[in-house]
Amino acid sequence: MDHDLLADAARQRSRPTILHADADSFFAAVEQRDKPSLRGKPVLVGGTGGRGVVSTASYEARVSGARSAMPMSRARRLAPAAAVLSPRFEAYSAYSRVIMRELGTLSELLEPLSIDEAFVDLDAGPHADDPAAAAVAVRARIRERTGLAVSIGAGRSKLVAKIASDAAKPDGLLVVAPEDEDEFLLPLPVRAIPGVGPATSAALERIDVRTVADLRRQDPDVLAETVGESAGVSLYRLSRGVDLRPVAPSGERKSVGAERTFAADIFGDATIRAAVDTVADEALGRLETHGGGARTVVAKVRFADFTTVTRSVTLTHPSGDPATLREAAHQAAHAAGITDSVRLLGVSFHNLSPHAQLTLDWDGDRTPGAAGAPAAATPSDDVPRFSPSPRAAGRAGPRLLDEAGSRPGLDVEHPTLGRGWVVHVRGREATVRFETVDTPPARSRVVDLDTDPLTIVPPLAAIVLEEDEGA
DNA sequence: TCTGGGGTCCTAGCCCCG
DNA sequence: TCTGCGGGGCTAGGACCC
Repeated sequence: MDHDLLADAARQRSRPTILHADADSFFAAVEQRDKPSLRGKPVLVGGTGGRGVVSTASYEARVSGARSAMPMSRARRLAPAAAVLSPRFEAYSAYSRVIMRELGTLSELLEPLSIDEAFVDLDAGPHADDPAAAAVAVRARIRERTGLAVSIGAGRSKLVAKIASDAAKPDGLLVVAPEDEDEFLLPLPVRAIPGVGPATSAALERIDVRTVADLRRQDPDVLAETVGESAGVSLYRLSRGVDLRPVAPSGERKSVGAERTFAADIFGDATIRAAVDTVADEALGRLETHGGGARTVVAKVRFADFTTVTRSVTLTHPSGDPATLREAAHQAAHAAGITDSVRLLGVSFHNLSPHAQLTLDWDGDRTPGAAGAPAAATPSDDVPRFSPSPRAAGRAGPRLLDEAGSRPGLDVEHPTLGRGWVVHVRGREATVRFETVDTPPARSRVVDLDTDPLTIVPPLAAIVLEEDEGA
């Protein structure tokens, strides 16, 4: 291993030409951008039901101790003044596309990691001589086009670039030169290494490893014993800054699925069967968007005591037939042996295949532009190029706001008051702020839905940003 | 204080096959 | 025919990420 390590260390690049770009508190920042009255205010984005958790807290909310992955109920107590919003993925996707496109101008080697972060390999573009200048310029362009802050880290490896972008937050840039790597890495807690989570850091703590410097002093065999062969080898190398992982455009998706945590635990055969159908249909919708079939169907069941069981069914050949896959989901759920109250049900499809035995035949509710989509009633250039959730859009024309269909933060439109967003709906009374990205902050206003119906509309960003793109 | 939802990757056990 | 062994597929669970 030492030989390989030395050989690989010698092959490391000599300049910090890998960038890692990461938007700062992305979901919350988009909400503050699109909703002027929330700028400078604490914002929590996430599940707004009783069992929701925080996806993103704005920096103003973090001051109170609110954090990602925290139960929303707790975050609300910590930050009682915070605006609590449901995620608007269509808007985030639109912003994300602009960010990715700007990053893509630096180099053709772009590897998106998630909706708001990506690696860029400057060695494959014209900016390898001056990574800092390229990063400064692209941050400015993204800020100009989206109003969002993107922090960037640069290093000669993915490891260093990623950790540097964390260190650069908020709204910063940090370039770590190869000769400064040890000084940068060694004092960090092991938890700073991507892939080291609570379980791994607890295991390392048991052998007195707390920092990257501690890690570097460890024997590789001891590391492998402690955290497993693969992670051990990886940590041994990363602690020395040896990381040759290339920046590579992401490959094919390996699984798709859906899961739902119920507001109250459910029980009883009929109720659970119906719930499996609902979740399976959601997952089937995503599989259809992905375009293809699957051979393995996994059911996931979380019981009231939070224990989780998964069971799978593997078909003899991949199938795209909804009835077959739904039936397999029922078999898998049955195999999980449900005798108790159920908190969560999930259905996911694995061993995906683009060549499903049967093609799906849906009723026109497709992503615009999908191959084989039937001719739409609307001219295609009227269709905004965001991805609607399978059942949310298109089916019956404009949808009117009502209490059941409302979520805090939802975009709505009134014939004379214009565009706004829902604060909340009680019965037939909606509280709305009529403001958009380029209006002044608006006071909230109560609207009687019986006399003044409101239409649910796609996020403005999903339309405006796409037009800017020349799409 | 009571724990989401979308994923990826790794490991370990079991079984089958050559 | 029995035994050992390694590889590969399958399955379940766990850790991790945003």
